[in-house]
Order: sequence, then structure tokens, then C-alpha cells
Amino acid sequence: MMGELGFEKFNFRKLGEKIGSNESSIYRYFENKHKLLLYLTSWYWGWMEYQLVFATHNILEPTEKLTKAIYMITREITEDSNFSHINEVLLNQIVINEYSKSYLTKEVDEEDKEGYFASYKRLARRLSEMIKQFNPNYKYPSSLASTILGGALHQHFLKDHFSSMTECGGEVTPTEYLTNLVFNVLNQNFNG
Amino acid sequence: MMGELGFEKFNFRKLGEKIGSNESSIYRYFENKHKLLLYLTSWYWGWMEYQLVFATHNILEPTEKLTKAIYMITREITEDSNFSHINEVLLNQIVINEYSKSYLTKEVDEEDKEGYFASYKRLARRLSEMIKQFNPNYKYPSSLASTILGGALHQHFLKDHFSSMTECGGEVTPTEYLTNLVFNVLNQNFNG
DNA sequence: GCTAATATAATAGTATTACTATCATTTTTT
DNA sequence: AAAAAATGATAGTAATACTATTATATTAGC
Repeated sequence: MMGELGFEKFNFRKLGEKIGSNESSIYRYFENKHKLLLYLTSWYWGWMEYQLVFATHNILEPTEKLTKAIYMITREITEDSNFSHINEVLLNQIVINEYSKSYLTKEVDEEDKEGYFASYKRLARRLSEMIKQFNPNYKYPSSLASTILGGALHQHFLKDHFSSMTECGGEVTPTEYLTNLVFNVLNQNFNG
Repeated sequence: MMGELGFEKFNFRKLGEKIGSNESSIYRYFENKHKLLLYLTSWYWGWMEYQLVFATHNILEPTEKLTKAIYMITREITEDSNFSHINEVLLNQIVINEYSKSYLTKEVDEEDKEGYFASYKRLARRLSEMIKQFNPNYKYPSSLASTILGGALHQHFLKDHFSSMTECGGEVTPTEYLTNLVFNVLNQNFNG
């Protein structure tokens, strides 16, 4: 429903109606819809981290490991894993369209202290570790990791709404673009 | 005021009070606060385009031209140009914190048709042209341009709120990080 | 199977937001 | 000075984002 209506038009009254429940009941589970967004996106990044770790833990070769990591993070989610009660395809769409609203607020620092962004930061750290492993001389592993994470969501958005601003769409995927980007950056920076 | 309160807490009643004017008068100029954000950010990207063109138009050498372009787009705005009635330092902060909210809506496509994102797209195109000029073989000039634009805002945000996710802050600037990134990508891709 | 604890539903209510409408007054233009 | 345009004051509406209260239903432990 949040995916259908978008975050701003979605609310707990409508959700209550849809699931045959009461608005006030939902408020007992989530303080407000912003907290629900934090919960959902946190869950998403946690799931993503699990996928990432699972897909890369037995790869030792740094190039292959990083390639796989970039793929896991930048691919479009097209099927639900059925591992959980949450539909990851829909959640991926929500994250693309709404994630930045979860931290672009005056309350970020406070909510960050309370741990609401821990899973996102942990995923970014894991990715930056793989970048370091591939090239220990590269000076901006954390920034590059955050660029991959943010850039992937952004490219997915652009291909759907501002196609003139990206080559992605059709044949070319955000994965291809970002994989090329990352390895070219890291190969040039081998000597510091 | 939008910078102080953040977009969601800002509204026309408060603005009216502050400037000694009437809520309904403001509605005669802007349909709603979303449209005001579109207006402000559009103005910002137009101003940015002007700065970019002015700073690069007499540079012929592609490396120098692109270097300058990246600097213009990724630098932190610290002083008001006094060219206009708008404070660019504050507007830069608003763009960092609110810009993505202007397009992450269900109405993007409609508003895009009406031209609300034209200046942003024009700026991106100019940047991508410079990228092409530097390296005509590179396959993703538009995506790279949008990554620079989005990535710069993101890195500025991260250094202020999620410092563990970026090397930027203190000595290192988003300009330095992104300049290194762009040239390393483009230098590797000289042969297609 | 009963009791106590807990969760949910129904209803009502509040403060605020995001507007719209109306009409009087002021300012600007010609 | 008259006409046109902009602004102000006031009121009102529908919706949002909740909170509070109390009754009812469900579940858990013994």
C-alpha cells in the first residue's frame, strides 16, 4: 500500500481499513508512519546484508567477491524470496522511492543515535571492507561504498522517470554501469 | 525558514507570520509548498548552470574544463554571490536536504512533462557533454553525470550526519573524492 | 475451564495542516 | 481620478496525525 500510494499519501487510517483493522491498533505497533518507514527500510537493508554475506562468504578472490557484492546491491529485485512475510520486490520499490525521506529530516542525528540506521551503515561498511580488500591503497572506500548504494537506487529511479539522465534501461543495467565504474576507479588507484 | 525548519515542518502560515504577510497571499504566488520547493530548486540548478557555463566557457582543454565543472558542481557554497535576492548558501543547504523530495513523488512524471525539472536535466546534460568531450568512448556519460550531481549532494549530507560512511570531512572534500573518481573512470575507459 | 493479562475495536476528540472562498482595503497603473 | 490589480482579514472545510477512553475479544497460564 505504501508502494501504491507513495509515502505521503499513505496513512494508518487507510491501512487499517484495508487490513480490516483499527487505526489505533496500528499505532500500538508503530509510533507513526515515519517509524514504519524506518522499520521497513531497516529490514530491507538487513535482508540485503544477509543476501550479500550469503552470496560472497565463500568467495576468496577479491575481484570476484567485489563483483558479486556489487551485483547483489545494485540488481533489480524481481522475485520474492518467500523467506519471510515481507515481499522484497515491493519493498525494493519502496526503498528506491522513499528511502532518502527516512534520513532527510531534522531528526536524523537523534534517530541515528537510537540505531535506526545501523543496518544501512553495517551494509555500507561491509562493502567498503571488500573495496579495501581489493585495493588497500584506494583512499575513499567508504565514500565509494556509499556512492554505490545511493547511486544504485538513483539509477533505478532515473531509468523509470528521467531516462535522458542515464544510459541504464533496456540492455544496460545499473549493475553494469556501477561495476564498470568501481573497477575502473580501483584499478587506477593501485599506486595510491 | 525552510532551511531552519526543514521542508515538512515549514508551511505558508508560519512563513506569512514571519514576513508579516497573509497565508492566502502566499498561495497566490505558489500553489503549495511542494511547488515552492520546485521553484527554489529549479532556480538553484539554473544558477548552478550559469556558474558552470561562466566558469568553463573559455576553457578549451577538456581535462581542465571537466575538472573545473566538477569543482563548480561539487564544492560547498560558502558565500552568497549577492547577484540576486536569493541567498545561495542557504539554498545550497536546502537542496542538499530536500532536493530528492521534489522528485520522489507519485507526480514526478506529470511534473516533469510540465518542465519542472528542466534546469536540472539541462545541467546534467551539459556535464555529460563535457564527459563525452573528454572521452568519447566512455559508455555511460549521462549516468556518470547524474552520479556526480547526486553523489555530491549525498557526500555533503553524509559528512554532516553519517561521517562513518564517507572519507569526506576535514581535509577531504566531495570535490576531491569525485574528481578522483571521474578521472579514474574515464582514463580506464579510453579504449571503449 | 476459569482467571488474569493482554490485545483489539469502537468511538470520540484535539491540534494542525493544507488549503479555498469571500469581501473589504490598499496599492499601483493608466 | 478611475480602473485594475494585489493584499489582508476572516472564516471555513476536509484531511491528517495523532491521543484517550472504555468496551470487547483473544490468549496464556494454571
